Amino acid sequence: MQWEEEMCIVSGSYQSGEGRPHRTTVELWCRARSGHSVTLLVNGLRPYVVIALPGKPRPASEADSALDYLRSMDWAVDVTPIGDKWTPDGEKPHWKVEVPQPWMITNGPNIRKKLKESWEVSSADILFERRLLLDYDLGPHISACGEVLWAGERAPVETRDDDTGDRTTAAGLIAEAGGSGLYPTDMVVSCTLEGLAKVEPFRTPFVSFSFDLETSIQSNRILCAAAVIDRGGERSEHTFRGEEGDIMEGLTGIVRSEDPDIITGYNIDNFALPRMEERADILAGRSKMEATALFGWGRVPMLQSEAKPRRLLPSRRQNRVWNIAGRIPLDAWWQARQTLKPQRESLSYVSKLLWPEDEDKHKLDIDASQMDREWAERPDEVLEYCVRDTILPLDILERLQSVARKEALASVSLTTVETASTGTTSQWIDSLVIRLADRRDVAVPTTISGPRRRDQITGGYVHEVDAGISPWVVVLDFKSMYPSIMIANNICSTTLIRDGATNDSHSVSPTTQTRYLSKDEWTGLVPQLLEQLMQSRDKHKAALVEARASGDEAEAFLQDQLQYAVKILMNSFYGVFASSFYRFTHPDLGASITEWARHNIRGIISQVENDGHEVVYSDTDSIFVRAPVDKQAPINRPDEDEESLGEWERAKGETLQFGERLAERFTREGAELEFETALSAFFSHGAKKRYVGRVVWPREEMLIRGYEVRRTDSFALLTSTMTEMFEMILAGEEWAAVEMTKAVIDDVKGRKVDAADLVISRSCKGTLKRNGTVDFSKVYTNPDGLPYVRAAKERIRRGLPFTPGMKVGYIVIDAKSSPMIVEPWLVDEIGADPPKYDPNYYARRLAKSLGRITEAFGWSETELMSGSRQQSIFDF
DNA sequence: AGATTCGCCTAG
DNA sequence: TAAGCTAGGCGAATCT
Repeated sequence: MQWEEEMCIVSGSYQSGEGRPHRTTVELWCRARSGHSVTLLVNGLRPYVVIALPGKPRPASEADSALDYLRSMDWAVDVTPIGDKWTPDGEKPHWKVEVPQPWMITNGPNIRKKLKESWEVSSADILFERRLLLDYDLGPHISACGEVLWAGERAPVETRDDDTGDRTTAAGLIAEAGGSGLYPTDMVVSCTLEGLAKVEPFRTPFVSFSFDLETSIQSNRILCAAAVIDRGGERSEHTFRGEEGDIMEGLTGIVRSEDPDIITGYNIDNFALPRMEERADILAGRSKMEATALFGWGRVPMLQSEAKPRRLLPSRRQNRVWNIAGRIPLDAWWQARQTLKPQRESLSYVSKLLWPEDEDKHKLDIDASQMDREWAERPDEVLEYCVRDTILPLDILERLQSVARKEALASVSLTTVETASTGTTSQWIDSLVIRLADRRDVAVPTTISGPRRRDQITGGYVHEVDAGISPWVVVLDFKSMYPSIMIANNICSTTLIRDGATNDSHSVSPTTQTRYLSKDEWTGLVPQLLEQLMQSRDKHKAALVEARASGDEAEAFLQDQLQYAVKILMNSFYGVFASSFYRFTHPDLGASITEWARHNIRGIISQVENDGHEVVYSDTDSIFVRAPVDKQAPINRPDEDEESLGEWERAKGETLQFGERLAERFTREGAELEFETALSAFFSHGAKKRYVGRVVWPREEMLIRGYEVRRTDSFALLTSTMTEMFEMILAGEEWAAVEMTKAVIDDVKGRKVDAADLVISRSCKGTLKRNGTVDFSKVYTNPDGLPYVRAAKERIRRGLPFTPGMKVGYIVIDAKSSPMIVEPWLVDEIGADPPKYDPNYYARRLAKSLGRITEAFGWSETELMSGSRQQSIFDF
C-alpha cells in the first residue's frame, strides 16, 4: 500500500544490488514526526564521478578518442556530457561517468585512480547517501511517499494488513526493493526519488537508549548491566544479571526491539562500547557464539550477510567516533564536557552541578574500585547504582538539549542528524558548498589528502594592554567579522585571481594584494552562502520574537535552536577555508581574511587615537575605548540617596552616547561595528586576553576573561578568592582586597582550608590499547614529567577508570621534590580520604596568581606571601 | 637562576 | 591516512 508522511533522517547508507542492470539502493533510517521508526529504501540514484580534460580549457572534441576508450571499459556504465563547469584553470567541458557501484570508485577496480591517469576527476569522494541529499536538495526533514513493505506493531494501524504485517512476505518484498532484509524498524517503505521532498523543520520525537555496565576489575567480565529507553519522555528500565552472554544478549534484544535512534550513557565512547566489543570478541571466539547476537546493535537485519560487512556490529576507526549503522552514539560525558565545561567530569560531579538540590541523583553508595567485592556482597545495590547511571545520562542530554541542537544543526546544514552529530565541521560546510557548486556549474575537487604542512597564516591582531584600572570604557565589536569580510570582498576559491590579472573592479587585500573578482562580475559560492545564512538567522530571530509574543513556546524553542545553529555554522566557515586540506581552499583565502580584519581594526584604532581617545584594548574584532567623562565621576554606583548618584548617572549616560557615536561612525556597508557593552571600570594586570570589566550596560554584571576564574584547571579556592578580589578592586577597595587575600593565604599555610577546594584537574591524553591498557608514551614526549599523567597512572593502579581524554583531578602533596608529588582526588568517586596537601605549594600558587593582579597596585607576590596584616605588624 | 620546551586551556 | 583557524598566557619539568 502507498503511504506518505513527514520524518527526519537519522542516518543513511546504501546497498549494492547484484546483477544487471546495476542497482544501488539508498537506506535512510528515519524517525517519523508521529513517533515510529522507518527504513526508507530509495531507488533510482546512480553512482557517478565527473571528469574533464586536464589543464587549460580545450574544445570538447579533443576528448573524443579518450571518451571512446573510456566507454570501452566495463565499469563505465554510461558517459554523458554535462556542459561546461568552472575550474581553477577556467571553464571547460565536463562529462559524467556513471559507474556500477559507489564502492568501486575507491575500492575494487578503483575507478578514481584509473581515471586520474588521463583525466581531471571531480565529485569523486562524496558518500553515496550524501549524494542523494545533495542532488535532490534534501535536508533531514522530509516528506516521503512510497510503498509500505513492512509495518510492525508500532506502525500506524492504517499501514498494517496481512501482507505488511507478515515477516516472510515483507522480507521478500524488501529484498525485491533492494534492501537487505527485515530491518528492525517499525516500518520499511520503498520509494523513488520523486517520492522525497524537503519540508519545514520540526522537532522529531527521537527514541533514546541509555545503558551502563558494571564490570569486574579482575577479569574485565561484565557483571551486570542496566538500560533505559526514553520514548518521548516515557521511560522504561531494564536490568540484566547472570551469565555474561545472557546480559549482552539481553541488551542487544532491547536495542533491536525498542529500536532507538540515539545510543547514550556516561563515557560510552571510551568505556561501555569498547568493553562490549572486547567481550563480544572474547565470548564469540571461545564458545562459537555469534558476536552479532551479543552486540548486533546496527539497524540492519540479523543476517549472515550483514555480519560480513560488519554493519551489525558497532565499530570505530582507531579511537575515533563510533559508528552504529542507522543509529547515533551520543556520549553524555562528551556533551556535558563540551557544553558545561565542568571543573571535574565524573558523573557525580556533573550531576551535582546540574541538580545541586537533588540528593538522590548523586548519592554515593558503591565503591567502583572494589566492584568485585561489592558485587559479591550486595548485588542489588550495585544494580540499583547501575540503573541510576543510565537514567542520569538521559537527564543530562535533556537538560543540555543536546539532541535538539544536533537536529537544528542538521536542519540548517542540510545533513542527516548523524552527520550533524558525529560529523566534522568540513562535512557540514561540504553539504552546503557542494550543492551550490553543482547548481552553479563549479567542478567539485577532491579533498586534499596526505601530510601537508605549510607555514601558518597570520591571525588576528591583539592590542597591548597596560596594567591597572581604566574608568568608563566602551566595548565595540564587529558583527560576524570574518563572514562579513568574506561577503564584502567576495572571498572564495572560485573568485581568487590566480593568473596575475589586474582589473580595477577587483577586490584587493590590503597587504599581500591578493585579488578577488568583484561581486558584480561573479559572486563566489562562499559569499553567497554566508549572505543566505545571515538572512536566515535574521528570519529565525524574527520568528523567535513573534513566537514568544504569541506564547508559542515550542515554536520559540525551535526558532532559537535554529538561529543558534546558523550562528555556529557561519562561524565555522573561516576555519574550514583557512585549513590546508579542504576541497575548496587555497592558502591565500585564510590569509586574506585575517589581513582585512587586521587592517580594519587597526584603521579604527588609529582614527580613534587621532581623535584623542585612549584605546585600552583590542582583540581581533573588538575595541575597548576610554569614554570622555568627568575624571571625578564615581566608578561605583552610589546609593539612591547619595548626592553623587547624579554624577554616576551622567557618566553612564555620556559613556553610552560615546559608544553609540563610535558605532555609528565606524559602521560601513558589510562591516557593522556594534556597541556591545559599557564598563564603569576595566582592569587588566597587563597581559593580553586577560581582563575584567564592571559592566553597567546593557545589564549590570562583572565580566571576566582569561583569568584563572575562567579556567577549568584552576582550583576552587583560587577561583573564588580571585573573583572576590576582582569585585573589591573594581569597587575601588584595593587595600581590602589585599588584606582578604593575605588572610586566605594564611589559612592555606595553616592547613585550615578544605582539600576539596584545592583539587587541580587537567585533561589527560593516552592511547587505548586493544587489551584495555593505556599507553601514554605515544602522545607525550615525557609522560612521567607531567603531574596529571602521574595522577592518571595512580588512578589506574588503584583500579579506577581512566579513559584517554578525561580530566584527572589531583592534589599536590609535596612540591619541594622534583618532579612534584601528586595524589589523585578520589573523594567523589569512592569516598576516599582527602590527601594531605602541601600548604606551601598552594600558598605560593595563590600568591603568584593573585600577586600578578595586586602588583598593579604595588603589592607583590612576596608581600602576599608574607602573611596577614596583623602578623606583619608584629614582624616590624 | 634563567631560558627553553611541552602541554593545557582560553579569547576570538 | 583525518582533519576548522591563530594568538596568547601560564605552569611544570628540564636544560644550561
